[in-house]
Amino acid sequence: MSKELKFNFNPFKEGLNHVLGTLEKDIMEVLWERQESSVKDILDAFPADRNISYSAVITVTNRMTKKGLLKKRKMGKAYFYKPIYDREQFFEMVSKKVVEGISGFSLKSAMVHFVDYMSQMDPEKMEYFSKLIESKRKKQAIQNGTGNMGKK
Amino acid sequence: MSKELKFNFNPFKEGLNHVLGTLEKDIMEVLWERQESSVKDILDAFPADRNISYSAVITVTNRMTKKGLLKKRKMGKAYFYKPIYDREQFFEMVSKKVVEGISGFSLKSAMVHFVDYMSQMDPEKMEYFSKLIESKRKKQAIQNGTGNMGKK
DNA sequence: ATTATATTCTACATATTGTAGAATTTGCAA
DNA sequence: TTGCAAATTCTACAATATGTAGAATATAAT
Repeated sequence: MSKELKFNFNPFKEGLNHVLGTLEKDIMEVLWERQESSVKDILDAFPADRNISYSAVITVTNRMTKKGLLKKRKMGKAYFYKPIYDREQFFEMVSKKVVEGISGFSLKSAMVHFVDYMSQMDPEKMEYFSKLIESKRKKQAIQNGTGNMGKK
Repeated sequence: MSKELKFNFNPFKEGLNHVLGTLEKDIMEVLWERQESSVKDILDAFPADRNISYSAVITVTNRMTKKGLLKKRKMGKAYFYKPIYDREQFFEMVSKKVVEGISGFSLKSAMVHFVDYMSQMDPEKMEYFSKLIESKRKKQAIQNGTGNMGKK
């Protein structure tokens, strides 16, 4: 099967729904919470009023496995699913892919809108951002200065 | 109908295909090139070997209109379609939405990966970016300093 | 009014996501 | 070893997105 990482980013949704469907998200949340779980575990973790069939969950976990979001492993009679990325890593990974994508799409616009966004939503964060850039530039300066011999 | 702006961003595609399907993209390119065009115009603009029906084009232009990407207007016997965003504006708009989306998703990761991307792909661009941030910070300082009296 | 041409309607194909019933497989207990 | 509960697989339908097109209908211009 695929195993290829695959997802879309919907700018008009919120939180994890930028990337995951409703059921996908619910399943992911359970797996992050309880670690490696069977379909039964997942179902048990859902609120009582969440009416969803065993088959529905299994179908979606398998699809998520194909999309490179989960891995599965047989233990005893059932398969146990586990996220390939923990919660932190998942946000990291999505950010990385989307940022790379949008930067390749139009770097300059991305820069402008990043700065705009921060200045409007989180003016203090610009401090952090500046530092991030300065330290990165410093690193590059050093790399150029010492010549980085041996590599290449 | 809708008119609501709507699109997904696929990080694993390239260029306009991050956002548009193949036919959507081809149509968009024609419309940016030739301005307001009828379906016939669009068909004529396609390369001779591009075998596509009148209906196929009309269906897609209408769908794009519903998605808030085109507007249409009747002139004489036919409808003429026109992009709501010209090429520049389109890249701007997509960047804005995606940057806002990914920033809301995880600002810190977005910043880190953005800086990473720039330093790896386009080290000189960091210069420009630094300046962008500095000028924005200056603006904010002024706004805070002068107090911006009069507005709320 | 006729007719060329444009639109609308409908529909099928593939892909994604939500959902679930039926059939089949299988692990483990007795 | 067999039998059953439990899990999986298979299949399928719904909705949405995108590519594609035929048939029926509408309409502008002469």
